[in-house]
Amino acid sequence: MPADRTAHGVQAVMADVAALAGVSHQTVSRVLNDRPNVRPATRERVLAAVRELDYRPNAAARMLVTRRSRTLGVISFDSALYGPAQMLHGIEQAARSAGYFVSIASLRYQDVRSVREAVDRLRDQAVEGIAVIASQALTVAAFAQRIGTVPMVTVGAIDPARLPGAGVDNLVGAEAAVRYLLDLGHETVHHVAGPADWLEANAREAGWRNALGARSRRVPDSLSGDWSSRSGYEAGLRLRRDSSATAIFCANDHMALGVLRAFHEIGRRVPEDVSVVGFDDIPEAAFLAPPLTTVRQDFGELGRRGLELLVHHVETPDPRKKGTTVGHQAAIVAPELVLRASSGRPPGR
Amino acid sequence: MPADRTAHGVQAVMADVAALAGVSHQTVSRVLNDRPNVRPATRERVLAAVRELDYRPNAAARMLVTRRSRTLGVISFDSALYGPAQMLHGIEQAARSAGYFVSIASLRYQDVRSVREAVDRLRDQAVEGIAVIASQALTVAAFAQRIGTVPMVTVGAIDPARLPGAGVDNLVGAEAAVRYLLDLGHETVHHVAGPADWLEANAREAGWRNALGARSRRVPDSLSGDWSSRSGYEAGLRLRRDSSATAIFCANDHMALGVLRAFHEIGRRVPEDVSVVGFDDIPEAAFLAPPLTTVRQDFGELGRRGLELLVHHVETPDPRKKGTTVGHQAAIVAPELVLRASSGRPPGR
DNA sequence: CGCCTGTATGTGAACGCTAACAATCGAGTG
DNA sequence: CACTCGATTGTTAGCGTTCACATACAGGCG
Repeated sequence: MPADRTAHGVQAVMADVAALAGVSHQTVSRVLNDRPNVRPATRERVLAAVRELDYRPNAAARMLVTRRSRTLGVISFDSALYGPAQMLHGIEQAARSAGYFVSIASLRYQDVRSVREAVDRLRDQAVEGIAVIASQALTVAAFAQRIGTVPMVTVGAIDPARLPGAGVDNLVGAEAAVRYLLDLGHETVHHVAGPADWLEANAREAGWRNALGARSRRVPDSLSGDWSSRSGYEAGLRLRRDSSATAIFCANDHMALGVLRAFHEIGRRVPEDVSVVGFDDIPEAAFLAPPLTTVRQDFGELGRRGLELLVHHVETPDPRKKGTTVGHQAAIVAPELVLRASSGRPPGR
Repeated sequence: MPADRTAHGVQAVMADVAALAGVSHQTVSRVLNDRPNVRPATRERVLAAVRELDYRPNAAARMLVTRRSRTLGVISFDSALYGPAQMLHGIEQAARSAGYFVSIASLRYQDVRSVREAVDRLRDQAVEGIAVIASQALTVAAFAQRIGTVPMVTVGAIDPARLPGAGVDNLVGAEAAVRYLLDLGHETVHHVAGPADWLEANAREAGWRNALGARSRRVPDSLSGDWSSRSGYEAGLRLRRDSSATAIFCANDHMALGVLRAFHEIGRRVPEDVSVVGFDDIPEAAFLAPPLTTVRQDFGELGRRGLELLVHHVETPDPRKKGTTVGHQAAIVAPELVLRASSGRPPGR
């Protein structure tokens, strides 16, 4: 007994629609794909049949013959952090409006093996491109080696020599923050850096160094954390013993929050005794005690821009000349310094 | 000129593997699907050919014939918040170990239309089940109406009457927090609730009411926010004018953070003058000024549990008897009260 | 030695769609 | 009025798997 296509609960196929509309399945296909040369009356009849049967095209069949999955993959290392989560959101939005589905894969560890697993996983799903939210230098390098199999972009940080991507100008943002602190009268600025192997962390540290160097200021040893409040707190415990530290630039807001905590514990006031500046502008930044001066980056925008880049690469016919397509290798978004109450003149000035 | 299958860059198909191994395509299929009745030597030859050609099965073709996509969908409303992001992560992990891919769709607005769009989008992708991270009552209701088309679960909050799901026991968690504050000697406890149409918000508010009622305490008007620090701050502005408010239970940590800010601004000390308790235990909670007493929920675990539930529903053969399968309708995880420095005895005791 | 059984392998036909080509129809043209 | 042309529709052949069935091959038995 053959299944009754039109019965409730059983998915109708194109032939059913064709039969109901009194046309061939090919005409149905034409209507569904907006092909020309279909008489309006016919089109209308087909569409009516589609509605009547609640017909939905079979994705697998279409994919098999067109060889396109209309799916993009996203690989992220720690998608629970604020930045990555926000970027993922931006990516999903942009993918939807570009007509793509989004499939995710997370990186278990930040090693080459995990990278390979994640990429293979997405390839098994026939994704047409991959966006990477994980900018450890190592990871990016690993991804770069898998290139050629499928287009890739990085989101959140860029390493244009290896992969195209979208990111804020971390160097410029860090420089602006440090310059601002120096302008307030601080002798120098201390730095709590991110993990040494992250591109963002490196760029922000470089910006900090640059800004100090440009004014021939002493460059204190930089401490480094893992982006977490805890690591910021631990850095703060050391910084609060150093009386020369009157201004601290942290590589992200969460660490800045930990630093604030460390100073608060022993009654050192911010900004009267010490100034603290963060990076990211998380939504909480304005409501900390005190509200945090920070460098804002628009994560959602980064996600969207990165995805646009990816779509461009996916849809551009000739992938041979990788590296030569200037103008589509990087989207750099400008960061913005947001002044709040955690920064001020150094004590005694 | 036919494409050279074995050339680099062109995907080999099963027939190529078969030819190279000197067997039929069917034998290759058997090896790849771990079917019995293949001689070890043959199997070995096939696997060697697979490696040699870097063969990967065509997902579309397999999907077409097996009618299984091995893909699950996740719909979330605001995946940039800490909780949802974390749950998504847990879901992805669990899906991977259960052998499923994960495809995401975000809800543009929290209305029925958006819900329908998101569900249709995932259905077009032929997902076998959907996990929903968005527990506005309205949304859940909308989802429930689409049931029957594809199995669904909610993650983060549960409304077992409508859909199966995994969540913490918000009621119990809230009760514990309030009881703890009363035990410290506070006359009553004020509440900053979440948005009125969220299941979590309702449950936590109910728990707060219960705990006060059980000891016959006055139930102050509750304020409500939108989960954000800003809304917590605004609630704090009002609460700080009310001298009877010596203890405040907030429906999440972000709002608690805003409340702390509001009191801090006018020099009201926490916990000496007022106690504040949150919900969630975000990673920053321990590093606020003061460290926040809160109710911890393990979001990652919720994601995993929710996904297990979904997989069960997907793989259980008979979906007819919905509602009758007791024991697989809800996974309730116990929350944990975490004591930190933001709570203490009321002033004068 | 013929027959039966089980293991190992091959063959053909779906799955539901799109691409390429064929067929049909009406109107305009010399 | 036969002839061409473009618009419209239909027919056929895959896409790369898995499923159902057919076949071949060995060993055990009477």
